[in-house]
Amino acid sequence: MKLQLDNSCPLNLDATLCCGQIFRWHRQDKWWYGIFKNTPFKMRQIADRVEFENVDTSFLAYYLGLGDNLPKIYRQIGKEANIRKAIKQCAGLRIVHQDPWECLISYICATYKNIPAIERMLNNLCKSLGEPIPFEGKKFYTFPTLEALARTRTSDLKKCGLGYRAKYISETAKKILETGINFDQMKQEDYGALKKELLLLPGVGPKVADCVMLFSLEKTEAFPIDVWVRRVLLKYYSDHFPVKFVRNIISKNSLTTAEYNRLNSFGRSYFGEYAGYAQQYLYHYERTKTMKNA
DNA sequence: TAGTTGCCTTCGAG
DNA sequence: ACTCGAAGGCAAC
Repeated sequence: MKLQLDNSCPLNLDATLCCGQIFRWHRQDKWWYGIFKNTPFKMRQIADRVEFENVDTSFLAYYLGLGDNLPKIYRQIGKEANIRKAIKQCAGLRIVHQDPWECLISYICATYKNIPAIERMLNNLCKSLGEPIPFEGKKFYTFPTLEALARTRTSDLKKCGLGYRAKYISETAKKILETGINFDQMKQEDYGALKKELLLLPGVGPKVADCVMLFSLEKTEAFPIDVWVRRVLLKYYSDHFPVKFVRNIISKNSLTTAEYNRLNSFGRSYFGEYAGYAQQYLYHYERTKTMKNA
């Protein structure tokens, strides 16, 4: 099937799937292969056209976030030269609508790891506890269910290379099984209430909560502060903070909750309701500038 | 060569 | 409220 794009709806599929927001897509013979819940599918972009198989058009448009009006978002977040440069460099980068359960567990795993390591962990997890589903002669693995992760022993989770994260995964799964969190309902809640709720889960701090909200619960104003975004903010936006504050957090390698919240509040108020897009563009921009793999 | 640093942080003790 | 250290393991330097 095909989907035609135009100037009012730009897309850069490669940047979208490579930028580190989502971990289980891989490219083969110019196609991207991945899975959403129980449905494996593939897609590729040729100029202004997206070709895809095994899902329908409305799902694909939703999944890729094509409903977000990028030209309008660029006008809103393009407040100064640095962010405009970032936008120019990876124009068409979209924020994907991930499956919330997979996204939550993925970002609990992502703490204190680099992207290749995160991908390794998640693939191990899916291979040992997910369900194989054939597609084009290859096996695709579903993400392990809530029940599967809740009943698996921590020691077995550790075999997937999760390290200390294994305990958080198993406790979070058990907690959700008991309390019955409903992700669709969560999408209706406002940013503050939702964040508070997510922070109750083991292994979920402010950064993980912001990622889950941005990448799977449709909170475009969420503004996750990781090491790269912290660097960007101190580099290009230090004028917006007291000198003492900047000097203090430059000299150390972790943030207190108060410091996190300060950077986070700045991002949200400065960039507005689509601050999450600004975050993703700045993140990608800064990473690709200093690294060769991306 | 072997050691160090860094990685999309969180948690708990003091 | 803040500081500090621990918690896999791997790859880059």
